[in-house]
Amino acid sequence: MLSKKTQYAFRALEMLVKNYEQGPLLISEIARKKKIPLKFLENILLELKKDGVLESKKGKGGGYSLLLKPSKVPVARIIRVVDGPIAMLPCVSLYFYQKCDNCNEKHCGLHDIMIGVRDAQLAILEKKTLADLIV
Amino acid sequence: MLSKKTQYAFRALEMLVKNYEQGPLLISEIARKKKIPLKFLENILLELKKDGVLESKKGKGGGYSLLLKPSKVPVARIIRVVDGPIAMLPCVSLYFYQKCDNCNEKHCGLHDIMIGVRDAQLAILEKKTLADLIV
DNA sequence: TTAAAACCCTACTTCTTTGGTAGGGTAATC
DNA sequence: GATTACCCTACCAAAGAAGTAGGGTTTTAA
Repeated sequence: MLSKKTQYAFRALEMLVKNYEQGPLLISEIARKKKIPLKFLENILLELKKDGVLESKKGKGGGYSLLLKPSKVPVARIIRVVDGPIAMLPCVSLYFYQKCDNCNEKHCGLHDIMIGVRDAQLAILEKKTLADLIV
Repeated sequence: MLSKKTQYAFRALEMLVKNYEQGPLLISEIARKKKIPLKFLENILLELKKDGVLESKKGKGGGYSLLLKPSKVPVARIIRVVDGPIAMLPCVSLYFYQKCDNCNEKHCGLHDIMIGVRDAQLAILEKKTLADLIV
């Protein structure tokens, strides 16, 4: 399951997508409208900024805005930044790979199954973008 | 990510599948061979028994064995019993559904995306069975 | 029939992650 | 130069994951 933090991230991004190229939004405004704890949201937006998805402007008239075109940011990217691995096992993760103990990947049925699941997930999550958050 | 507990479950099931219709296996034997903490494994096998996947025999010569034909038990079932929901959001889970706060499912892009992911996952996890654990 | 084998059950502990709070620091702009 | 608004560090509580302890109960085979 995606963490609550990640769900907050998507809710915030939804607002930012709608406001794309129309100036920055205040953290406080997003927090209020989307009912996200202010300081928690601050932290989330900061992470997304460090990853290059968002940009921010300080001072009066500042705030956060989307740096990239919504249709250029896959949903998978957001999940990886905020939540971490997408795969169901460490040994099949592309970005967070870890060898499993006591499991020879060459002869592990579970491994093979989870590779398939991962690819099926990514087929969607890499294709769908922030633009798809708006219906 | 699947919990360690679930990974233990699959490793144990692997042994039980290989021994299908050849008598019961001791918890202690499985624990030793698969390097799973004994008491922890005990708990896992008990859950699988309560779900009807395994059966057990007490007393001397007893142990655990697979109750159902391996090819009749989808991997998804094991995950749900031991780990819980498969879906990435509570509001798209088939077996553990929960409404999300502040999200109108009719007009939620994320919801739609995650429905797609869930279906893609299940297409595999409901088709693959315990028999596929053996390669 | 009885003792040992082997599962059954409850409770507890420890560690990590998640979700959230507090409070001040720093940069930009009016 | 004061105000606005983001930036950063540290901390805290609750929940879940992982594992431990220890005794209870049923079965079966000698």
